[in-house]
Amino acid sequence: MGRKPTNNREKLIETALELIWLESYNAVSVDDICKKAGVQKGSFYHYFPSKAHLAMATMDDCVQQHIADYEEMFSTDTPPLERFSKMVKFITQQQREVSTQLGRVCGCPFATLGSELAAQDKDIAHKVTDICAQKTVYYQKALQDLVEAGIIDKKTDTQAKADEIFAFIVGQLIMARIKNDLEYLEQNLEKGLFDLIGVREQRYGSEKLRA
Amino acid sequence: MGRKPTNNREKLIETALELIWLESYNAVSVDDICKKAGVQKGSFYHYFPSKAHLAMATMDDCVQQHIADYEEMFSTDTPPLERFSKMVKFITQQQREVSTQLGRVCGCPFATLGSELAAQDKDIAHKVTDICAQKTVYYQKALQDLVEAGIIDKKTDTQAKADEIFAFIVGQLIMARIKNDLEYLEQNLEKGLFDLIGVREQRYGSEKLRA
DNA sequence: TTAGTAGTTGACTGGTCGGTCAAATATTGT
DNA sequence: ACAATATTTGACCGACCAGTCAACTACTAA
Repeated sequence: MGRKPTNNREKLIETALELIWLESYNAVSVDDICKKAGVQKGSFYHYFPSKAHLAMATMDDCVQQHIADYEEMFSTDTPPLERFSKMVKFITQQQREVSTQLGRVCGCPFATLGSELAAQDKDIAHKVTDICAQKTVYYQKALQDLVEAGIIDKKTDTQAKADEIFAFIVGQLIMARIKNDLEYLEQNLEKGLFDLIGVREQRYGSEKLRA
Repeated sequence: MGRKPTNNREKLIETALELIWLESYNAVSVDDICKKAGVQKGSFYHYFPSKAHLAMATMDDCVQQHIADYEEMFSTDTPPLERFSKMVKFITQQQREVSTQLGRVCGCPFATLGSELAAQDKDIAHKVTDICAQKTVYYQKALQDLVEAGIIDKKTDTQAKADEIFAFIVGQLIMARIKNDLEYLEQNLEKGLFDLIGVREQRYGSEKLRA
């Protein structure tokens, strides 16, 4: 029963991601999204009870795409340090792609949205918090593996360290967005990350990755 | 000549800082600001040609207040490591104050505004970039002093390292804002900062500060 | 065939947005 | 007293906002 299935819901989510990531939540109107997606406003509200719900659905969609990538990058088959190197490559590559596609460096969509709506929409803020926490789990596991491998200090508080790493990445992405500067990321992200982990003196980076 | 001087301009700037820092630029209307400041809309546009100009003036005002603090914290009279400790204390203290005053953790006003308006208003984005660069100068000088004192590696790229430190702090503040969590800051900021500097093994922190 | 349902359409609402304006008012120098 | 200037007032503007709605369309199951 019902009507021929269309992909209007997906088109709205896709368009919302582009527009909101590029500009900001409050700067983009429902009309903007509908117009660019080629969907009527009535259809919008058939699929989403509110603009905020679209934003939530957009985040869900975005997370789902990321999970597979992170599962692979942080697979236990990969040596723990290399996991972080892979992630750095992934992030810079993704930022490069989005930058050419949307015309500017956009940074982390979750942090940007979360920061903007922290006080305005508690549901969204909470969802962003969850998504961030989810990612630190990967870091923490890798850090534990580093401890077990004797590469970093046994006394390392891996939970706190994982939070620090996450905050550092978020900060780099926010600054790259503000400056609209990719080089900034490419120059500082990996180095700072490994300083934070505490393997400053060791060899790391792409040469090692090939081994 | 003219009329009795009032502090309406200052009231508008003060109110704008509060509202925009708490919520966001696009979530706060000129009417909101006028209403809370007790100033008529016509007066608003007597002092500021646009909402964006108010935001710029607000940033200028905020920066001016900070400069004195940073000059003191990063005075060459203070040992370089202690400068960073002082700054950590300053940031957490400031966040605590604003948090009780405005009812939630607000993070860094420049990064929040810059991230939101990066694509929307180039003037504001540029100003934020300048302000950020300004702060890294303090870090860089302190890092150079650390190099000269033999506390950190002579080969340290102090410019890059200063950028990393700044990004880390911004990231911590963004996350504290999103999570609305002060403890997060108090637990991770100092530790991560000194990891980044590369003095993980040394004594630092408040005990040392008293000496 | 028909009843029910999923999806579409686009005009419409009330409220809010950033910004304008002409007139009123208070202050100063002369 | 008076002209010049700085500031205030609040009504007003067209555009846009998120969200609504009743009519319409295309599909399926019975």
